Amino acid sequence: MAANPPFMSGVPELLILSLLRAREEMYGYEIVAAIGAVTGGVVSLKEGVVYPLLHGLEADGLLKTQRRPASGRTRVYYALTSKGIRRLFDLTDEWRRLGGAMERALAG
Amino acid sequence: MAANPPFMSGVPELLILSLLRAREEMYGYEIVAAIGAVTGGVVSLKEGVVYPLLHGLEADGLLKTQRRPASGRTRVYYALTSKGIRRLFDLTDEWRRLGGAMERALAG
DNA sequence: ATGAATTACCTATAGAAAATAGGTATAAAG
DNA sequence: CTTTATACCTATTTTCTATAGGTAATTCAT
Repeated sequence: MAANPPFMSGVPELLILSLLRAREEMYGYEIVAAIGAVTGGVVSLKEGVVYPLLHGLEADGLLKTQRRPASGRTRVYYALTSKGIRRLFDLTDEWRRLGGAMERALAG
Repeated sequence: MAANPPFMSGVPELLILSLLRAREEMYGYEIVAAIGAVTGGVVSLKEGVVYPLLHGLEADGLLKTQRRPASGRTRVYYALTSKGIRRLFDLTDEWRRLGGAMERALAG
């Protein structure tokens, strides 16, 4: 199990918001798996990272939830709020700004 | 004073190692200023971040130091060790791997 | 000449976030 | 029927960056 890169701060949040923009609605356990998938295994998060983050994002009004029974158990579905969408755009922007700056720094 | 992006973990270390590969030898105060410069102001670190990091990198054998008097006061010059160079390559690699994975995730 | 700003170093504490290591319960698969 | 997978959760630890100081010498402006 390859460890995550030492550049993880903010990455879980950005990935979650990005996934929810693409997929409209997801539940926590699904998000955990999807993060491994969309990053091609480069990022691998455990439930202990994802669940508290989801709770925090909901508390901040970036995500809204809906508990629905599915195949016997109850799932908690998350979706972006408009505030969450704005946050996604802002974070994406900052990520790219930093990426550009780092690329120039590493090249120079 | 624009705040740093919320994606800073590992970034100060990578920037310091990268600067020292380009410049051969630098002292702490110089590094603080150079980080602002090479990132075009995107990243701005205070001495309180840089100095403890330099001490840690030296303790880990990634940097070697040389105290030399310059214009009256004593400066502490830092340079990469071979271990530091390897670390720089590894971190650069991991940064780009993550960058690529994030770009694909944000696009998909 | 003197006071303020800059250079140059340092550390201790706080704060934020991911990583770890658990725990509960149901459903499916062997 | 026992194990594995699904699906949720939280408390604690670890690892950083961020903040907010402090010391001392030099340079710059008045």
